[in-house]
Amino acid sequence: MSVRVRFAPSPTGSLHVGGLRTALYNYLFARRHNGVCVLRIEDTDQTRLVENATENIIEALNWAGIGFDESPVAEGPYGPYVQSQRLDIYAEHAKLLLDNGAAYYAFDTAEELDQMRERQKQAGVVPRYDRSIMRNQYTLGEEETQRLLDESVPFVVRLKVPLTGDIRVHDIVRGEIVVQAREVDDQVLMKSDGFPTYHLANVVDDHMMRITHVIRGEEWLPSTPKHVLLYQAFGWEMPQFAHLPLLLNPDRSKLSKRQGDVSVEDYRLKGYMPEALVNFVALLGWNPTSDREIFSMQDLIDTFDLAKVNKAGAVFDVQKLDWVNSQYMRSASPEEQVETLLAELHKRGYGNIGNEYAAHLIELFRERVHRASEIPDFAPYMFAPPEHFDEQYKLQYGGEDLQQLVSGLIPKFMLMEEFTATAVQQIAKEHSKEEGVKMGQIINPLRLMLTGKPVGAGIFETMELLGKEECIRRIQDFTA
RNA sequence: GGCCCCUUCGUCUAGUGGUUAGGACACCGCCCUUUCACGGCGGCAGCAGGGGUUCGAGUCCCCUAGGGGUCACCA
Repeated sequence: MSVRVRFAPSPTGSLHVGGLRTALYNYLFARRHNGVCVLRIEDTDQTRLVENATENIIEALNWAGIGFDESPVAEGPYGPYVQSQRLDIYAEHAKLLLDNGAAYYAFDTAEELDQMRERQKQAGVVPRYDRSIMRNQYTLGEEETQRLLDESVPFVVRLKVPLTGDIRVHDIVRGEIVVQAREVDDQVLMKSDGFPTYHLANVVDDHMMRITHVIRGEEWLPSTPKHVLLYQAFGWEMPQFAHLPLLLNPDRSKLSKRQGDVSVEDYRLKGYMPEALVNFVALLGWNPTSDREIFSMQDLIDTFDLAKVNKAGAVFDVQKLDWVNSQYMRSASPEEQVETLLAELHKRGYGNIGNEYAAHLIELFRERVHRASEIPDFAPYMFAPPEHFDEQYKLQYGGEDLQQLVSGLIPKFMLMEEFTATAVQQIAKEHSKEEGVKMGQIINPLRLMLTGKPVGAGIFETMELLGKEECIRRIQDFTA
């Protein structure tokens, strides 16, 4: 049987980097085994829908280079791929369970459930739906149940979990997991608004969409026994499960907002390259070898192995991400980064920067920054004359010798026709020889006057990019 | 708190009974050098603890500790 996997986000916000990792592993696994990767939108909670969330998630996935064979925007044989469009299917299946005794009607109100839980808490027992005393078809009787249904009294459908026995689940990542049935709650399957809960919809869809491997986050592990029970109640073959370790904050709690950026969109906006984010995130929880850090999507596909996924959570270390991004930045062509730089400049209100100039900037600074978007901070003087001059640097190189240097150099610069890095360097070298001063005594003062900062790219390359007029103007302004 | 999962350098990890416990990021030092970077070389640093099993345990078992997840008509 050919492999079919799915990534099933709910459209409640932007795509989380943890979600990206889950989507990626599904994608890699599918591609590795020449299988099919499905994108399914789980929008069964009408109260949490966020406008455009589905579009944003798909866009983020596209940006990352993760493609789907079947999705809401690429219909396949098992659609629709949006759960809110499959309501009749779930109702039908709930009926099936009701008929074979695996599920039952319950009429309790939210208040009644709260009271039940409160009583259980007081009594020191674990809160769980008590079907022997609450208002459901067992306590009410067939006749009363029918009457309530006829009167359209709101109801839910609950899973009838066995009171005894063990539930076993085999997980590809974790091995055998055993839970006692009495620890499992009578999960609501159909809500009173007629929508299914995740548990029902997920099992029904995975079965109907012929999913062979359920690859999802570890947070789903505790509810997997309910899913197992559902497969059994339907008499369906179970898919294989693989629960992925969580992505963690530096303090090892589940990766969350408030402790940094968590959405793919955040990283895109910060200027990270999609290849770098994917590469970095792929290696959080899985590693093909460990003697290499840089992997293209194809490399990842060729080496991906679910069985080698780690069990423990992985801290999302932004410093490592920065390094990975810097690696990609160096091997990519400057043109690829132009848009990122321009977007950042636009954000800061620097206008009139051309594509060609931007590409040159990237070429000049890419070994000194982690992202193209850092260039404005690293070298603000490339966009406007320096306003601040480093105090220490100024003390060291802005002294008396400077006037003499400038008066000797400026005329030479002015006579230049080709203001290229090599030409400027040539002039500087000649001057160094003639005047008997070290190159450092020329380069550093120039850097001070032109950039105001003691750090930067090669000064001659910087000057070429700045242009002859601008360089002369800055030198004159500084000494004025 | 109940249940479930997890535990190799600060971080990401390699390791599937016999290794001087390897690599990468970060950090530190040296070299290169036109500053800063890049690059090269080197350094710091780890098997949570305790019991077993075994000739031999990072690797297998048990316990403890610690961490995390989850306990909704949310996914």
